[in-house]
Amino acid sequence: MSETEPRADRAEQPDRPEQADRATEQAERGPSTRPHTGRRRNEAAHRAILDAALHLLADSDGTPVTIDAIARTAGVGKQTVYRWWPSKGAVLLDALTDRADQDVHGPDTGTLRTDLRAFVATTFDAAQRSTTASALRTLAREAARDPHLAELMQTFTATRRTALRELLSRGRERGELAGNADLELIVDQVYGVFWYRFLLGHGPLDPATAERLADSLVTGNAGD
Amino acid sequence: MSETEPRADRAEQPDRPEQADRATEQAERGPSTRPHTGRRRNEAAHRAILDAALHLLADSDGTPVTIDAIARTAGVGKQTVYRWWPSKGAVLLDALTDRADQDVHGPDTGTLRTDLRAFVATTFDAAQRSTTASALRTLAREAARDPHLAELMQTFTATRRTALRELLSRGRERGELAGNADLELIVDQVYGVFWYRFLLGHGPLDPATAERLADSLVTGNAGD
DNA sequence: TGGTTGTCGAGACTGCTAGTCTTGTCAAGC
DNA sequence: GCTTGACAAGACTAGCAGTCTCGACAACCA
Repeated sequence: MSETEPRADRAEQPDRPEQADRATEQAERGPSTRPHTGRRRNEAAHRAILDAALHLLADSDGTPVTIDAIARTAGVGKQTVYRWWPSKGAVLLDALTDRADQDVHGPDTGTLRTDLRAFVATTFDAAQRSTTASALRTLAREAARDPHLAELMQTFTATRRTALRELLSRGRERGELAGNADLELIVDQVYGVFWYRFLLGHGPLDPATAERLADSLVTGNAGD
Repeated sequence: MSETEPRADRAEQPDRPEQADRATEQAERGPSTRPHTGRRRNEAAHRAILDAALHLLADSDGTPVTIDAIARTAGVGKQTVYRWWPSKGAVLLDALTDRADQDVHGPDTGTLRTDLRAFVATTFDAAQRSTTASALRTLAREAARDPHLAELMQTFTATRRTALRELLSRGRERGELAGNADLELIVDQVYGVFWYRFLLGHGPLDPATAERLADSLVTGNAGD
């Protein structure tokens, strides 16, 4: 965002309420609320905040991202940030989900082993794309201190966990998993390894690892 | 620690350098250093700090423990804390390791499956003892922000990882694991699931889970 | 046109915390 | 008695989240 050019207010654009529902709920007390008066919300500022947050998340190498930095980078007052998001964590998560395609659907090749291999490999790969990785790491660190953000992140990851659980469930129905297999535990083995290695960085999260993990979950590691 | 009774200095006790090596290294420049003069270190204050830290860690329900609180609880000046430990994280970790018996040796029953079951069950159980659990959780949260503490924790957990790896290695030598089994990945599945569930608390870490996890690592989850 | 409402950028302000620095005290040894 | 270094107390700095205030200004209404 340039500092020489004054901010272009695009109030003539139609409102895009999908981003504002959390913040404007106190303004929507009932259906008989009087129509909006006053200056319209500046969509450009809104985008600039999300962009700045994502940019800083991606750049910061683990160092926490401050609200001051976001506001300054976006060329925006801090109050404008807090008008639309309840906390720093909410801004960060919104910035990240804004980028991520939220509709996760597991692959369905007809075989559990290949489905699982693909799912795990995709998960590992998506998280490590350079734009995302640093952002996700910073977000996880922030979530450790901010219970509100932790809760938001759990609903965010729940989508992916569900997709994996359904993939496993299909396999179990086909008899590829034991009838009493603990699907929740398998899900946690995948995401446990993922987060553990992702945050500590002591082991690889490459396609070969994904394949070994998927195979081990199905057939184990026993010798002949 | 009572505030009516003046602190009992026990300077006549021999120094116990195992706790002080980090802080006094600058005083041990060479073998020809002149002998110690000045007031002796107060061992009672040292213990009081560790006890206060452990007490606060155990009590705090996720809320961060402050240095001020530790010093006040111990009846000690903040500077006394920083004289002996380089950072807050170091105090917290020291307080926890002081309690934990560091010599971890995996069981050796002669069978991988039973060894692994026992190791996992013990790990789950030890971490969830009420005194330890809250402390460990708080410590992990602090480590998310404090790289120095994160490093200390990694060396702390390395002992346990090694014990598990050796347990697996013995099993592999007996042919109970495939010759090409990725031991490091198995270790990470155990500790990944552990930390994931321990920190998020969305699933159980009970003996039944330990048994299922251990079995799944050996023989997998495939149906008949 | 002028009044009301609500957003805007800017930045001062509060409250909290980690870590440093200062001060006056006191014990150990020379 | 002098030096050295630990001690408790607490002032102080710096960084950050979140709140509050201000003057400007845009949208809508009468």
